[in-house]
Amino acid sequence: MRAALSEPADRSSRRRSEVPEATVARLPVYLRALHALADRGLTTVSSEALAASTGVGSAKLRKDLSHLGSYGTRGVGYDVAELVSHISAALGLGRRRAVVLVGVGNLGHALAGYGGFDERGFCVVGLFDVDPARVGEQVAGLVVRHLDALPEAVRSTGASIGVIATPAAAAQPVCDRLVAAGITSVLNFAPALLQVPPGVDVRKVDLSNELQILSFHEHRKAVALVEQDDRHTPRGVSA
Amino acid sequence: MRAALSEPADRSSRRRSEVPEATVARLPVYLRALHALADRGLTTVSSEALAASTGVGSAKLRKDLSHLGSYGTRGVGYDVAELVSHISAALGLGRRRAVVLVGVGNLGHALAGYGGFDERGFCVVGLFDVDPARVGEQVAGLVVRHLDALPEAVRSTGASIGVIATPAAAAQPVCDRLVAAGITSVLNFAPALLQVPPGVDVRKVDLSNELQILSFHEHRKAVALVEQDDRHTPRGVSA
DNA sequence: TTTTGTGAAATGATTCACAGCC
DNA sequence: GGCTGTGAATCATTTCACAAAA
Repeated sequence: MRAALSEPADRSSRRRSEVPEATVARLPVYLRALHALADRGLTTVSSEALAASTGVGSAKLRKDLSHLGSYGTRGVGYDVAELVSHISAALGLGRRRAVVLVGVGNLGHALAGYGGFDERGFCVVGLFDVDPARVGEQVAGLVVRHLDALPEAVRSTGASIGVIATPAAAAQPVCDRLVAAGITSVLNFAPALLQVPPGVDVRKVDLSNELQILSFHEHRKAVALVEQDDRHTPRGVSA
Repeated sequence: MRAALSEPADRSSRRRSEVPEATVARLPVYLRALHALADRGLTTVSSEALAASTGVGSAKLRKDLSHLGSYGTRGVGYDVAELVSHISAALGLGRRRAVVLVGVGNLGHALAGYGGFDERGFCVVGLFDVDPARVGEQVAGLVVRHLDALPEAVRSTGASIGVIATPAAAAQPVCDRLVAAGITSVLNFAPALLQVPPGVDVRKVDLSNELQILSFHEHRKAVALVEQDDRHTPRGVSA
């Protein structure tokens, strides 16, 4: 047998108070629902009610929140404002985060102009492209700069998040330049696999993948219909 | 104790040859990589190589493919063209699927003009909005119509997929009208939970959620740095 | 009584590791 | 010899169900 693990029985001690990734992905959903409740003037909410307005089960919601701490009151529920602040803290939303965006094509334009970002504490502070035809153009109140200006911009704005909205072929080189400039989180809209060094996080949004997944389910539903039909008119019967 | 389940021991017999949802979500990724390999002239590929170009492990890839059937050759690998056609078949990509898009704002514009859709077998056949200022406008070769024209358009084009790119408040009513018109799959870009009848599938893409998830990881990295620092200058030492 | 917080059970996904086939 | 296909083991997530708190 091969050599045992280098750290023998020390398995659980390394664990930090980690929040499971599946939970992290739902926190923004809870946060949004809580903001909506606050806007409607509610000050407390039960796990049942909050779950209903976010489409998850109440047990799952409670377990998710339990990873952040014990902020509910038994018999009562959660204080909306308090929960908002705890979730915001967990998500690191205490500070406004600067975002740079590379690739000001069709999609880049839309993302630059998307109001939802600023509203949630993200501020697009730089737009970049390599196409000379687009450099200099004014989009959403910013002037598109050449990608060469990226390092200086990241340094002066303290941006830590980069959005890639380039064609697939440009995504990896652009990503490399983002990372070299000091970006440590990347949101990638290009249909390409990005290679990044450890310590850099990448999330990918692929629009045609989403449609293909829906297509799978459409197909499955269609097949199910045919099979159900076959049960009525079993074999060799055609219209 | 309460009454037992109505169907006593008949638990596993109901299972169809289902493909796990996690696998379905990766099939489009494999498909894209296979197309890239085919373009480079390769005719066969091993699970190891295909896995490398998609960022998943080779064992996972093989298990994923095994849910579709046994299409590889031991000692050799997979035939690229054959695998493309099997995955395409599983995803129901044999036919071109018509897509209608509601909400021709910032994001809707970009989605309408996004080339990646047509390229992957999806065809945007109708753009709709309720804003009179936008109705009549020409976008990506289509004239924006009023939402009232939706049912007729869905009927005449056979569209089964609807994309919602409206503000959050409009999403549910728009979704209801899509479903009423015969749409059975919805891709929702609005930050709202959609309620749909059984048989209708929804997928949600939420851009600010993605940024918030990245923010969580940024925050975590920042905290980790501080803690590491604390280990060097333990207590009560400040600059 | 209501509702949280959480062990324990169940389910689902990933990884391991190797028998079987080319 | 190389590589697939797959049981078995591991790990992650969800669900259950209830004791404890307000």
